[in-house]
Amino acid sequence: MNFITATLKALALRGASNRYVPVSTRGLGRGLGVSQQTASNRLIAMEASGLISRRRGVHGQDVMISKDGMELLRREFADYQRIFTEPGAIKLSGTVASGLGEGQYYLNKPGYHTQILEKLGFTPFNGTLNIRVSESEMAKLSIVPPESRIRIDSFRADGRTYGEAECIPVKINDISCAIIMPKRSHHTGVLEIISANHLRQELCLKDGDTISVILERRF
Amino acid sequence: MNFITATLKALALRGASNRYVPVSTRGLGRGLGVSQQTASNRLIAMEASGLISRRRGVHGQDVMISKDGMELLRREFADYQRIFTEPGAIKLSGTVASGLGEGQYYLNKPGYHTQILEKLGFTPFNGTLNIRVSESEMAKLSIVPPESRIRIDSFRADGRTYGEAECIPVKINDISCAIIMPKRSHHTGVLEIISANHLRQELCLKDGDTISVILERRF
DNA sequence: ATTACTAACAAGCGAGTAC
DNA sequence: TGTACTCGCTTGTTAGTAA
Repeated sequence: MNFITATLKALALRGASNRYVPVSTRGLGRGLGVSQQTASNRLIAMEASGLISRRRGVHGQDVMISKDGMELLRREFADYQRIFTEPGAIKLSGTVASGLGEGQYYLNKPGYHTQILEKLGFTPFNGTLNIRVSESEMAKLSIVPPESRIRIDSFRADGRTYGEAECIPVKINDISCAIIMPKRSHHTGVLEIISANHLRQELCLKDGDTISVILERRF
Repeated sequence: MNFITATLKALALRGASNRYVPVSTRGLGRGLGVSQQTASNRLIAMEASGLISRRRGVHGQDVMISKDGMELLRREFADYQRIFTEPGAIKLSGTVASGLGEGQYYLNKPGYHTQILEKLGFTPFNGTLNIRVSESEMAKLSIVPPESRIRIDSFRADGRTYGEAECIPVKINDISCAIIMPKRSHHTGVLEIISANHLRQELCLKDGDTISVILERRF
């Protein structure tokens, strides 16, 4: 019965969590990497255990996950939430990169400076530590929901508008700092870190050194 | 290879996501509902696939999930987030109950009244619909993170303090309304619903009718 | 107390096929 | 197009046991 959660999950992703959706055993099998026959078997077994209910027609069937089935998925989800909400559970690795990022520029503007002190609780060192990370490492940040990100508002000064940015609190070698990302900019494969300290000096870092950034909190 | 995610998840829940943790094959097997031998086999197979790394001692072993292993879990988690973030994915069922809840009392106070209009976007009907739900249905609300709940602040009036409350936007038969819960109160097994409409009349409800509440948004 | 081997067994899979 | 049988075979599990 080890296949049950995987199959339920596939059905839920097809929308079967709250309504009947048309499901073909061939298509379901393809999605799960198993044969049409296996998909059929699984649906039969899961219907027998009361995890799904089915409506059979001549040209196919509709499937909906039952209350019990959803309860099972809900418990799975709760487990994953525990795993990824645990502090330090998510780590991004990359290499120290040189060059000034956009973030550096921001730190000189009082409008950002004071917001960082207010919202992150530290006066930022005047410079960012840049970390080159792969696409897959960067993708880990998508786990952090918008509500858990700290928003640095836009403001006007010197006759122009400075755009908003987003911060995510992290730790590097147990030093509290934060990722800062301009809201309207493409991902360049470089993370910019702000901190009260001169991280490069404090941690004796040089370009190319491998380094890990640990997310502090989520949800 | 269907056992892999379940086993990785069990290891992650034991803290193996970011450090080596002592794991006994007997204990792991018990947690997974399999034999000691099976747990041993799984660890061997997962080490061979590079999903975990192990340090063997004489009296046991330490296990840590690898980068690849965590990536696999992260993708699982992303799937579950999609499932449970989909509007309408979570449904609480219960029966209509009579009697005045605490919520009713609040609605008469202008302090709450205006906050509800401001934060939920409707002027509440002067009364709550009470729905008796089981413990397990109530537990579903724990999926809604604090940031997604709408906070009704406490305020002072008539020489006393009115405590804060929390709202969760929901739909009942496609009518937008909200669960309201006093912050400092025990769960009584009754959900209180506020709405712009007189729900009981609008939906022709009487005590004991079965009814479903659908969560509108999360995260 | 551990882990992990071997060997017998069971569960799950899928090709072929019927409907 | 569909679903779901049978049945041979593979994969995963476990008891017994060694280290």
